[in-house]
This record gives sequence, structure tokens and C-alpha cells, in this order.
Amino acid sequence: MGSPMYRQIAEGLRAEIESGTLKPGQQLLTEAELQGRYNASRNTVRDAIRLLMNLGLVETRPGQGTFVTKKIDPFVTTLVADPRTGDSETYNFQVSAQKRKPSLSDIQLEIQKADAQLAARLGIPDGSQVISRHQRRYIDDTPWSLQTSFYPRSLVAQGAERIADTDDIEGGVVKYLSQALGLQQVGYRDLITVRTPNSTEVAFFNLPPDGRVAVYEIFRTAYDQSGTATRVTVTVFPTDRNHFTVEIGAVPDDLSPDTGDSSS
Amino acid sequence: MGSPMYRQIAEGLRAEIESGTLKPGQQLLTEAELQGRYNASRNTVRDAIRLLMNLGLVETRPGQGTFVTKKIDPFVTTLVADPRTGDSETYNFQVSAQKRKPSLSDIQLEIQKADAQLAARLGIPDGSQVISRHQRRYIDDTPWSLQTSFYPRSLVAQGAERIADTDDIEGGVVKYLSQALGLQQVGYRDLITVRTPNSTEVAFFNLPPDGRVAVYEIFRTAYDQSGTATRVTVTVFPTDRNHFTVEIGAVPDDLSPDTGDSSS
DNA sequence: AACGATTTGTTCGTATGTATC
DNA sequence: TGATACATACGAACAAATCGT
Repeated sequence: MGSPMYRQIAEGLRAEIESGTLKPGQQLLTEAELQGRYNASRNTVRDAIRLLMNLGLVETRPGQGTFVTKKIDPFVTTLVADPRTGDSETYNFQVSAQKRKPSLSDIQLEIQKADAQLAARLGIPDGSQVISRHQRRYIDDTPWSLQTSFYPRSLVAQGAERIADTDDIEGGVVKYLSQALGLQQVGYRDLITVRTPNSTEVAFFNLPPDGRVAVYEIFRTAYDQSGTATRVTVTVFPTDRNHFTVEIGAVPDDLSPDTGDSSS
Repeated sequence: MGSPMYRQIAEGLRAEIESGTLKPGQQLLTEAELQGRYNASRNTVRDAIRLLMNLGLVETRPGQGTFVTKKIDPFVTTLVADPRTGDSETYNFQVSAQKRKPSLSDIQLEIQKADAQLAARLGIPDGSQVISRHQRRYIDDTPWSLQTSFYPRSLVAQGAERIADTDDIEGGVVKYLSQALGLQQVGYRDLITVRTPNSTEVAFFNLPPDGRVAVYEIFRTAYDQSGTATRVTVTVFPTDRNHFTVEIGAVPDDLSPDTGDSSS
């Protein structure tokens, strides 16, 4: 009873949702109705609903009402599948493609100066020039991820002209660098982080502009046989529709049905 | 200009923060001052601040003021380090231990019925009994993660009594199962997800109760030589202070300084 | 196409509570 | 104890989106 009224209202509604009294997709009582039911002002009711919204339990639609959030079945991306069999890089960042059709935008190529973080990852001087290859990725025509790969510009002078070309590189960049410069990718490190989306990402992924939905940001740094970083790839995915898997050793095929939830 | 006033105010403050005019840790103008500066009502100013709070840019402290959020230097946990060298499981889920002292709570042991999701992962009938071993983990005495491992209860009847014992199992459960039952862990799959914390997690990690900070939930399913799942370990970490790495193949040692940020 | 009814979104004003210094 | 600053709560008005007539 000591907690503020808007939290008590939210708690009551949360209980209804989690007990299944209110089912996913179902409309809640309107603000006016809740006002009567809890004997609170409209603004207090709205505070309660905003809390539930931040918790991802409900969503509001202007002119329509407030609805219990539907779980969306997530894309599952495999970061590593059985590494012992080698580094066929092309397979990475792949969707568990079940009837889902990925598509890719053209590559947007830029020459930029590496910021401190990128320079450190690539092991090049701060401010060095890098080739940036940016691509938007869709699944079933809905935005799925934003990916940017960075290469030291020095690679071009060494003979890898095609990484500064907007054309798709058939066979993948890894294979190309191996053929052109003899650089073999012998390993990589992924760094997985989560943060709130920036405005570009909010627009591309169609995310709510209030930071309710976070994004994964995955940095993949790839190394050649001399231990030099040849590439940094940054990929961004919304957290509300993406999971990742890492498979090590002998792992049976995934029959994964759903993801379910866990409570209290 | 068509956007609502509270967003314009938030945008103005955001620009000041990202340009560095307002530095991390620094106090913003008070609500009353902002009210004057933007010629808006106090509630509108508060809406703007709430937006920035959801975006993780500022935090408010009652009686003190509103402050630009300080970046906290994250714990980096390695999910896989050079898998080719074998499955020395004990090393997994380790912190990049730099002057940081991890500590563990006692193990809380329970016998539960597997829900549908857990049963599917373990490949046992829905509702089967499982041994649950739960542990709280701290780094430098601050809450770091909550971990629960589930084992089919049938393992106990087969001779692995000690997994139903609250004592720590010296050498690790993987080794114990190998010795006791000849079950060798030949691989595992990690599934990485992000969701809002439940009330237990909010309390343990000391998170804001408004869902502003999400948590990672990592499911590790381990398999033995017959392709049977012997264990599911669920670990929860707050996203605001944790990163993960996956290292594959030959990767130089990490000198990683910071994580930096990326914008627009 | 136009209109009205319904529902959420934005903005203001005001009062009081609670935390901090 | 008082002053300051954020938190909660109420009431009110109008805007904007949606839907059915």
C-alpha cells in the first residue's frame, strides 16, 4: 500500500496479463474506463500504462486503444556453428532460414577516418583512413540488420582494389583477400553489446522513438595468419526480434519450437 | 518544428550532451530553470527529461537534480575462447579478470517440474522433474549475474547423487558427470536473448523499476556423446554493465581499452 | 467525402509528498 | 529546520489518429 497509485494500477494490470486473464493482442480497458475502475485521474492511469509499456507488456495505438503485446517469433542468427570444421566465413551471420527470404541492399561505400575505437580494433593509427562498406539487410522485406564492414585503406594499395568497389564481391571478401593478398582469415572475435538505438536505427527498423526497444551491436574483428586485424564488421539488430546462438562442438540439430518466457 | 514540444526540448538537451557541452556526470539545469529557458510548463519539461532517461542519456536523483549518465566500464565475459583446444568447461562464463574479484553465493538447490520450454531443451517429457541449482554471482561485491542450472532428475537415479547436493562440486559438474556416469560433454549451444528484468532481477541487480535497463538471458544447453542434453544453464546479466565475446580460431590477446560509442 | 464518436497524445496549471543538503 | 529539487496526483482543454456512418 505504500507504493504510488500508478504502480499499484500497473501491478494489477500486470497480474491480469501474466495470469492470462488478458491475452496477447487483446485490448485493455480504455483510459476512461480504468479511471473509473481504479478511481484515479486519467494522468495517473496513463502513468501506469506508460510503465507497462516500458516493461514491454502493452502497446498503445492512437485512436484505437491499449493492447497486450504479442510475442513475435524471433530470428535466430548463428554466430558460430561448429568451428572445428573450419572458417567458411560466408556462412556466418546466417538466419536459421525457415521459409524466410533474406534480401540485401546495395553496398554503400565510403572512405572514412577511423575513430579511436575502430583504430584500436584494427590496430592502425588513430585517424587512419578506412574503407567502409555498409549494407542494409532485410528478411521477408522487413528490416533486419544494418551492417558496416571496415577495412584498412592500406589494403587497397597493397592490391585489393575490389574492396573499394561497390560491386558485390563474388565468393565473399574473405576469399577475395585470400586470393588477392594471401591474407587468410584464421580467427575472429565477436563482441556483443546492447544499447539504445540512434535515430538512423529507429527510422530503419521502425522502432518506437522512446528507447523502449534496444539494439544489439556486434563487433566482429577478423585476423589474418600474422595476427593482424584485417576487418571490423559492425552489425546492429533490434533486440525485440532477434536471438543469437553459439554452437560449440558436437551439437544436435535444433528443433527449437519457441522461446517462451521466464517469470519472477 | 512539427514535433511536440517535449521532444524538441529533449532534442536540444540531447544535442548538448552528445556534443559534449554537457559532460557525463554533470548536472543539467533544474526543471524550474528549463521551464524558463524553453518557456514550457514543468510537466512538459519533465516529459522531455523522461524521454532522455528512457534513452539512457540522463538520470534523475530526487532532491539533487538531473545528471548526464556516466558510462560504466563493462564486464566482458567470454562465451567461447578458442574452442579447438577442447571443452574445459570450467573456464566458460569467465570475466576478463583485471583486478576484479568474483565471488559466489551458496547454491540453492530445488527440485522442480520442467516447463514446456525447459523440457524441450532437455529433451524430456513436459512436466518431468529436474534438479535446479541456483547461484548468485558478484564481482567486487556488486551483483553480477544470476545463474540456474537444470539437470534431469533421472541423472540422480543413475548414480549422480551429488548434483542433488548443495555442496560445491569440486572440479565442476561436467567433470563429475563424466566420472560418475561416463557422460562426456561434447558440445553445447548458447542462446542469447534480451528482455526486461522481472522483479527478482530488479531487486538483485538494483535496477530501476521501470524497465529502462534490460537483461541478457543466456541459455546454455550442453550435450553428451550420445547427443542427449544433460544440462541447461540459464544466466541473467544486466545489459548496462556487461558485454560478451566469442573468440574463434587464432585470435590475438585482447588489449581492449574501452568500448566507445557510435552515433547517428 | 464528410462528419461525429471514440481513444490516445500533448500541454498547461496546481497542489502536495519525499529526498537531499 | 528550511530551502531546493524531483515524484506523485488531480483536473482540464485541445490535438491527432482511427473507425464507422
